[in-house]
Amino acid sequence: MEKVDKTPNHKFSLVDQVENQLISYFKSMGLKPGDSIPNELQLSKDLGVARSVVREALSRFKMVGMIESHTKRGMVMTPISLFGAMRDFLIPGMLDEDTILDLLEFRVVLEIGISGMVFRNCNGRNLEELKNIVGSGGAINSNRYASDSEYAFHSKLYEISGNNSIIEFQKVIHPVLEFVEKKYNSYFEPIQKDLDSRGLHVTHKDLVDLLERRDLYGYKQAVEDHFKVYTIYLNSRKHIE
Amino acid sequence: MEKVDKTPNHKFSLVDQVENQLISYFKSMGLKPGDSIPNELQLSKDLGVARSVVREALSRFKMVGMIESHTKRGMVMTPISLFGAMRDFLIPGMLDEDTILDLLEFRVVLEIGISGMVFRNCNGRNLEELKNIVGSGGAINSNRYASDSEYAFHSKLYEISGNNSIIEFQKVIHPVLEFVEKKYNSYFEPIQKDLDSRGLHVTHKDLVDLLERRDLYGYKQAVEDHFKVYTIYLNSRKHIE
DNA sequence: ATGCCATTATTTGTCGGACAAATTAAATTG
DNA sequence: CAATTTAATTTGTCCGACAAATAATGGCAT
Repeated sequence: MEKVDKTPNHKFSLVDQVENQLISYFKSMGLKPGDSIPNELQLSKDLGVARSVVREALSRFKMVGMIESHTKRGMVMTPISLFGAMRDFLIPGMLDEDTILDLLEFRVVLEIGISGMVFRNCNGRNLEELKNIVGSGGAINSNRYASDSEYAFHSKLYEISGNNSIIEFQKVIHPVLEFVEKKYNSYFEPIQKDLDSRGLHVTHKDLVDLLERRDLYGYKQAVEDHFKVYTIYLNSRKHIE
Repeated sequence: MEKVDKTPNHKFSLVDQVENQLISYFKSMGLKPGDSIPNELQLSKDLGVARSVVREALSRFKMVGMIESHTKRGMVMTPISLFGAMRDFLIPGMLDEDTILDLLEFRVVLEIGISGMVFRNCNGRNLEELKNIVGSGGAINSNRYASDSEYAFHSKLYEISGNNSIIEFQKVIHPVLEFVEKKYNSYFEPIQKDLDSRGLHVTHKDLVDLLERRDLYGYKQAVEDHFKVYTIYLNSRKHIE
């Protein structure tokens, strides 16, 4: 481990440099979960900085759950889950408009992408659970559901996909989606009304029916159509720019 | 801002508590990029902890680019990009096997999901660029490309999708995909051979041709088939468990 | 009064040392 | 040799100090 560059560096603080050095160290050593790393005093000596600087860098890795520390036992690498740490500090209001809409699109794309998996994995029990959610969920109008029911339904789809990273990802961006739903409601509303009037809306019940009928292509198409409100808005927005 | 609980708390360190308090504070104040937050001394007084504790918590937010600090000017909130910070500290070896394969599947799902967008957004210039990549890329065999060409091709697809969050996400998981490609190569190889022998492989060139012919459903299906190696392996793995 | 310059004050960044608490390692004792 | 006591190690927290950067202030000449 090399000593950090202590010449007045206007771009990176010592903590930043130590963070980078540690990442390099982790990589070069090929560390795996359970492996331990040198103690703080050792690191501060090796890197030539104060212990407080090392601690601030280590603190960063602790936030994302990359290392755990215990008194006297030292510090060990812990398995990270990509999105696990993100959930806590993601504040929708801190994202700029473009990013928020990109994430809305991301979500739509993802749900279209998993439709094949969902169809494959969907069994009788899953179908019953989906029906329950659709049944109990108070539909506000044709395609707008109470937020709880909406969330429950799509969560179940992610769950059926069986991919934990995708499930975690959904949990991360959920607050962002609620945020965008509120913020852009006035844009979505008229589009939805238009779709409704033309009988082009696809309800949760429609989706469940198609799953039950084992109509793969119908289901795939219906999933796309279910998100038409968003895709129409997103596309209109792109063509303006 | 409430003082932290200093009774010997075996679960959370003071730094962890301060981190949470700060997140609550950010949320409750509805802070937006550009807004400034109280200085370290003030925070440490308000929270009833040492400045070093506050600094370790703040350091965490600095890592993910949530706040920036300058001498005398204090600290200001900065716009975060969901995945921007992740890129640095994601080490494939630190992920467990299930997560790695989930991410491989995530990628496949995502690319299937964007196929509609890619098709819509693909214009003459994009097509030319794709052709160039396909032309120059040294195909190792029918469906295995030199890593560079492979990356370039799919990067271009993400780029055509025009969604920056998706592009960033791809950059984040790219090292994971390279990792999984190596690690599971012995599993992918025979599946690929089998697909080859049955003439079921879909090359990059095939995809470009379909884009050029404006065959939407053909393209969508081809994208799915292009990833068959992975989906076959992933499915076989699920049925075993 | 205004514009420029020197001085002061504030705030982050870094350093060093101190001690408590937890827990492992070692030593002592029956 | 087992059990218990003692010591040593390492993280977590606190405190105080100073440097560097930069904003705020005040004075001075025009």
